[in-house]
Amino acid sequence: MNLRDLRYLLAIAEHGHFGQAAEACGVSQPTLSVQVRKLEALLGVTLFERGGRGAVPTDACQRLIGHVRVAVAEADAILQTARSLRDPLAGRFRLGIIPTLAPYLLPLVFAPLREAMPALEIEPWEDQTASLLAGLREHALDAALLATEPDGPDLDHTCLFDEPFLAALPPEHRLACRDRIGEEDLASDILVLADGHCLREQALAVCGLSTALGGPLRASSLATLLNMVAAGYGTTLIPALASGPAEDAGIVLRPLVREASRTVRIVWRARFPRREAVEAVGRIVAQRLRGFAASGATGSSTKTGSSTKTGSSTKM
Amino acid sequence: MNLRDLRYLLAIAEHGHFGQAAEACGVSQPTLSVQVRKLEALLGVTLFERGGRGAVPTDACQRLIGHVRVAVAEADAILQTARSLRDPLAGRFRLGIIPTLAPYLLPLVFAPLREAMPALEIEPWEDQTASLLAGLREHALDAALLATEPDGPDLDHTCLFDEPFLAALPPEHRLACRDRIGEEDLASDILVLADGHCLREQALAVCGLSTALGGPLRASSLATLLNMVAAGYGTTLIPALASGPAEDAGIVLRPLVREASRTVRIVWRARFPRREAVEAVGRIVAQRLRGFAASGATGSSTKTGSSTKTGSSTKM
DNA sequence: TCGCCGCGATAGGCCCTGTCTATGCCCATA
DNA sequence: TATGGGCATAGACAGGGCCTATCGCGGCGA
Repeated sequence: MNLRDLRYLLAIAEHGHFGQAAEACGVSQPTLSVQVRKLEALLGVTLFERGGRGAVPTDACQRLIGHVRVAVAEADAILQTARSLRDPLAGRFRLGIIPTLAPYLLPLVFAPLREAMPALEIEPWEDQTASLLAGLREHALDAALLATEPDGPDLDHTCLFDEPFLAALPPEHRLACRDRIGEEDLASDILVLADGHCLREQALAVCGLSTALGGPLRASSLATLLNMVAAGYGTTLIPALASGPAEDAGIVLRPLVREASRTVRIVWRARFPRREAVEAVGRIVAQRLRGFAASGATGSSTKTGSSTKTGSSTKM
Repeated sequence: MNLRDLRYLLAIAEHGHFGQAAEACGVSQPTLSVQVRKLEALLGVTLFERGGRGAVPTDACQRLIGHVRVAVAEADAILQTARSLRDPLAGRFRLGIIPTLAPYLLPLVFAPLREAMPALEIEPWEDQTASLLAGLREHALDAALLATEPDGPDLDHTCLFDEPFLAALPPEHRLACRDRIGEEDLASDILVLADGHCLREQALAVCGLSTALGGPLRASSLATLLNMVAAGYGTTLIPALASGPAEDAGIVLRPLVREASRTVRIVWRARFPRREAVEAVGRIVAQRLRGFAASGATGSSTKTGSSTKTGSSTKM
């Protein structure tokens, strides 16, 4: 059975006339005769009573025609819906973001994204790197903003911008008087995040500490960490986008001597079909952050720049 | 767009695997690859993200698949419904019957019809000959039981049985003492039905009277006519099937000298597709009435016997 | 690290079938 | 009886669906 034949059926039922229905369908009259006859043979039911004055639907046809109408209408709905789905910069876009980035980046880029792509419904999803990668691989996410280079050939990525690390000190800290802080000087009393946060590993590495170390504190969020520093429990490294809230908390921020940084990337499945959406999101984020970091953001060098000059893009 | 392609789409979405879906659909895997690709081109939307471990429906596919399911389900419903409509001895059967026949014939044949064809939903419709013929021609009726021969080549008919006329007399009538009544003897005080009833013309013709005559009374129903006769207002001719109610009303019934009768036929549109249903209904009615009339019923002589030996089948 | 395996895509050929034009048949009408 | 409208039929052609065979690619185990 064919949708085309069902459309023929509807046209004939509507016009009560093979010839007029054929014209309405844009085919010749014999075409309708043949096709309807085949449909009747398939169904085992006579659909029209042909007479001298056109064709009249039979009782059986009347009973079937409701289903026919619905089937054809749904087929049209498929075409219609597909048309609206055709724009890759429209529809749902599930974007994963790591917790040390989301609260500080999202307020900066959400409005520009909305303005540039009003039809793209971005659904942010905040979780740690490993969960986001798993979410990508099981199609729960369309893309993710990470600060590490993803593994495996099934994922592609583009570097968006470099985000410098800053030393975060209590105002009364002995290092607070310096203009720049040496990375190793923080090692003695550094506080870090809980396992799973990429920032934990990166901060420790920058200070030359082993991953296993880092003191007894395992802060579950950057906000907690900042509050601990503000309360004088120690120092930490924060990504530059978090500097606003840090200063609000009364923390002293200082640039690092070797200007360590992390590279923020957008990551997606290599086979994800809406590549345009990914690239547009990445482009707009990079644009908004351009000039933010000293090293600047490149923004569109897919599969390049796996390690920047600062070497902070440690794999997790 | 093709229903087959939509079934392919559903199979792939269900199995998450082109090969398994192909097997389920009974086609080869390349067939699905090609057809889905064409469907994607038609819709302008990527439906599946092909990966190393099968195929995953895209977001767009998820949005479309509801419509696809409905369309395919409706197509199946068409096939399913058609299967149940395939039996010509099932479904609605609108049967017109003239008023001088319906009240007396229906009680006799309804049970046998039901027993023989339990799936045939016979909807009786009582009206005068002209209305029934019009109803047939505008497809409001499927068949009709008439006592006249229909005109025009668009209608076919079969003679079912001959129904003798009987003289109906008040008990105190001067002719009541005779065993048989001469048709012309009724002419003096005969009462007849209103215009439009074929029995009116037939009764007048049998008595040798012009159609224009027949006295001032125009009874609107045979029951009224019988009550008028019973009350002594005159005589009339009744069809034999009405003899029971007539006798119940205290009327004297007598056979006619020339055994005038009318022929009951089943009439249908020559192009009506459910010929079997018509023939079965006619056969069962004839069977039930077999031996009822002295002359007997033939029951299946289509387009023959347009005039019986009694010559009572006057055209209207 | 190499080769195998699973999965989807591609190529080429066959056959079905949908469509056309031309024509026939039937019926209604003038 | 002739004519015209309406659907069915016939024959031919083209497009498309399906097949088998093969390729390309990525994953995985030896």
